[in-house]
Amino acid sequence: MGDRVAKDALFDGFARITKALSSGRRSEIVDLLAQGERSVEEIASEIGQSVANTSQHLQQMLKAGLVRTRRDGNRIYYSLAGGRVLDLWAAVRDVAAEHLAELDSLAAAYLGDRSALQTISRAELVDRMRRGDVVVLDVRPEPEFRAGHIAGAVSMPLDELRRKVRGVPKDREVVAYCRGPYCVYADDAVRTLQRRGYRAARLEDGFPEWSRNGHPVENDVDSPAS
Amino acid sequence: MGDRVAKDALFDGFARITKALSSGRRSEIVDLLAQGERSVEEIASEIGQSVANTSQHLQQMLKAGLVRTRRDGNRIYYSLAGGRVLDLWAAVRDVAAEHLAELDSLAAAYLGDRSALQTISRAELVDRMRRGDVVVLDVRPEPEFRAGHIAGAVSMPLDELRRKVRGVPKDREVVAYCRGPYCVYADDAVRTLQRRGYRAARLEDGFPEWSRNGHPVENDVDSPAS
DNA sequence: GTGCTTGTCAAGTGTTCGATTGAATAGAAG
DNA sequence: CTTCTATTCAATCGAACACTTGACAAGCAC
Repeated sequence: MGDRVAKDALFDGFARITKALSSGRRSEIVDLLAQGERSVEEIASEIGQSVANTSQHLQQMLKAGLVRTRRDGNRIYYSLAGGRVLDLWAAVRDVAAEHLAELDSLAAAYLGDRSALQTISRAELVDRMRRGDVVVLDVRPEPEFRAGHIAGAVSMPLDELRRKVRGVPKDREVVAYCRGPYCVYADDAVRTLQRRGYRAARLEDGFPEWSRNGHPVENDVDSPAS
Repeated sequence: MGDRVAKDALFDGFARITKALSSGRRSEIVDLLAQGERSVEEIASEIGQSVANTSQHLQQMLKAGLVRTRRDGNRIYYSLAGGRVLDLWAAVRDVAAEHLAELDSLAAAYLGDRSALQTISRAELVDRMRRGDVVVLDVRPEPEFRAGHIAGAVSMPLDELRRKVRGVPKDREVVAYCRGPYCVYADDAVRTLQRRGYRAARLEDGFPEWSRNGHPVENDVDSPAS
C-alpha cells in the first residue's frame, strides 16, 4: 500500500495548511485579510495582540502559503495568497456552523440576538438592485469600501450612519452589508435604521462572498485581487 | 469593536474545526472516511497507527463534529458528519496544491511520476460514457465499490486486475478511478494497462468527488450518505 | 551620520499535543 | 457468570505551540 513514510509526509503537508488556520487568532487574520491587504500593525490592533506575536502568526501563514507580502516604504502589507484561500475559509465557517455543537452559543454571545434582523440573499439583492427599489449601504470602514465594494453601493461607516441617517431616503428599503457573516457592523446598522422607522435588511454574508461569487464589484483605487 | 473576549471565543470555535484537521494522521482519516464508514481497527491499520492512538484522534474529530459514530454489535463505525466536510477537505487539498511550496515534491515522492498518465475530466467521462466508448474500472477494494460507485463502472481491485487483464476488452479506452486525487490505485492500474497495450486513462480525482458533484452513482447495499 | 518607525528574530515560560503503554469498559458469545 | 473482542480512558514523556520580552534590521526623515 504505497510508501508509508511518503504518505505520512504528504498528509503532514496537507495538515500544514490546516495548522496555519488552527489558531483562533490566525482565523481572525484570514477573516480580516479577506477585506484586503493590511500592515502588521493594523492586523495586530484588529486581533488585539502584540505586534511581535502577530508577526509570528503571519510568518507561519506565510510559510504555509496562505498569505503573501508586499513592502511599501518601511511598512509590510499582508494579503491572502489567492481566492481559493477564501473558499477554504468559507468552508471552515460552514462546517463549524453546521457541525460544531457550541458554535451557536459562541456566535450568539458575540453577535447578539439576530432573530429580529431581516436578511436578504445575494440573488435577491441582484434582482432588486436591477429593479432599483433598494438603497445598498456599505457599513465597513471607509478604506475597505475604497479597496472594493458592491457595484452601486454607498459608503456609510457606522459612526457616519448615526450622524447622517436623515440623508438616507425613506421611500426604499435599505440593505446593509459588511465584512462577512460573523461581522457585527451590518447588524448594528440594520438595528439603528429599524429604530428610526426604516425598512432595513442585512445582506447574507458580506463583501468577500459577494465578490467571490462573481457579482459586480467596483473599486476606487486599484488593489490586488486574485 | 464588539466584545474582544466573545470574538476570540467565536474564532477559537472556528479554529476547533481546523485543529481537528491539523494533524497528518487525522487528514488521512478524513480522506479514508470519504470512501464510507470504517471501524476503528480498520482505520488504525490504514493509517499505520495503534488502535488507542487512532481512537483518540477519532475522539477529537468527534468533539469537533467532523465525524459521527454508529454502533453495530461490539464494533463502532465512524463516518464523516456530512457532505460539507468533504467540501472542506477538497478545499484544503486545493489550497495546498496551489500555495504550499513543497507539496509538489511530497506528492511526487508518494505518487511517483505522473507525467505519462493520461487523465480525463469528469465532464468528459460523462460524455464518453453516454457514447459508450469507454470501460470504467473501479480499482478500489471491493467493499468500497459495494458501498457506492460510479454508475456503470465495473469493480476491479488492483490484485484482481493483474490476474484478469485479459478479460478487459481492448477495443475501447479504459478509464480507472479510485479514492481521490492523491490515491495511487488508479495510477497503478493505468500503468499496468498501458504496459499491456491498452489505451488507459485516469479519472481526475476519485469517487467522492464524482459523487459530490452530483454525477450518477450506484450502490449494492444501502449505506449512509451525506 | 542620528533618530524614529515598522517588523522580524531569538530566548524563555507555561500550555497543549501526539504517541506509547497499560488498565478499564461495553457488548457478544459461550 | 466468565471470556473474548473492540474500543476508550488515564498516565506519561518529549516535542511543538502561543505569547512575552528585549534585541536587532531596514527604510525613511532630518
